[in-house]
Amino acid sequence: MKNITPKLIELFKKGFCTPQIARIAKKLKQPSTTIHYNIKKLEKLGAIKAYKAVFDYKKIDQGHCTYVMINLSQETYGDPESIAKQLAKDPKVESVDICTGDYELIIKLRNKDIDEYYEFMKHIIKKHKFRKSVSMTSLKQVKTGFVEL
Amino acid sequence: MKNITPKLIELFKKGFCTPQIARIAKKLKQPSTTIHYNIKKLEKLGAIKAYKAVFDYKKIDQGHCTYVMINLSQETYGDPESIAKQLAKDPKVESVDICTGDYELIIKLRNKDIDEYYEFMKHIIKKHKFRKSVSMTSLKQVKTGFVEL
DNA sequence: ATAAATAACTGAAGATTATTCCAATATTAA
DNA sequence: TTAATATTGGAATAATCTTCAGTTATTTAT
Repeated sequence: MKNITPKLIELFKKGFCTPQIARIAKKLKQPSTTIHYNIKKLEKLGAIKAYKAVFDYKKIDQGHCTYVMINLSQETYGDPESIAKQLAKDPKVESVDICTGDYELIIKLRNKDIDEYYEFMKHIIKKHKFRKSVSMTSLKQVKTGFVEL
Repeated sequence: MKNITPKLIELFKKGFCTPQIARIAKKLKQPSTTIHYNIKKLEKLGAIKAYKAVFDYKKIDQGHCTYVMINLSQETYGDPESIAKQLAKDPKVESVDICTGDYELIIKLRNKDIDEYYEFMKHIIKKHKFRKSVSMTSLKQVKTGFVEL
């Protein structure tokens, strides 16, 4: 057994998919070459960043989902982008936003379970010296990435 | 001019994409039939919900992104799922989670601008009689849906 | 208003890719 | 150990994407 599944999941999280031109053409009742032309235009514009899969994360051992709101330390407060970009590199991090309100950053995490989440939080708090962080753990994911679950 | 772009964006938000089996096969150095078999297995399991596009939302007129934390009204507090599912139906809503902490719901919104956001908030607050809502507007989206921007 | 330039559309053909089928191998259960 | 089930992968077919080139539409310049 080659155990390809985890590799597929890793690839599909970020990309390795492509539009279904023929299906779209049928749906919109337009020639497939016209659909093709318009898609390429969007891609060249940079409007489309990737084609990827959306998972039922419980079924791929990433059922523990948390939103974490973060106050940066005094030293890093002036450059939230640097911290944000470092956090973005981690595969457990689904999204990173620099935002208004009481917190400088809001990130969305996907972990296997509460233990993995705890270890991850310990790690980033220590690494980036957050002043404070508030977590909201998802009890039920009703919709994610525009896809209803 | 047929103005197909908005229709494409609508379709790509939810699906109408498919895996690139040949490309994955090359990347993982495996026969494409083996890749095909393993993908179908994931799909049958229900682990993959959809294949879709990730956008640079600024470039498709949806650059205003907000996380909204919600306290439900007394009447609806006991059944957050019903409200969550109704919110999930709206195309402006990227995600809906029922969660722990000071708020019952956290939703992620994508709007054209602050005016559209304001109208939408007015609408859902009135419709669902929220007790309170706190918004965190994204100043910079660093990563979204596992894709770095 | 007209002409020129650019952008958008689309059928036909070829290139690439996905899918089915079937046999072989490996894994799991009895 | 045997039987049942799951996984792998080659060969052939079916379906799809992509390129090309001609047409039409839109925009820009005169």
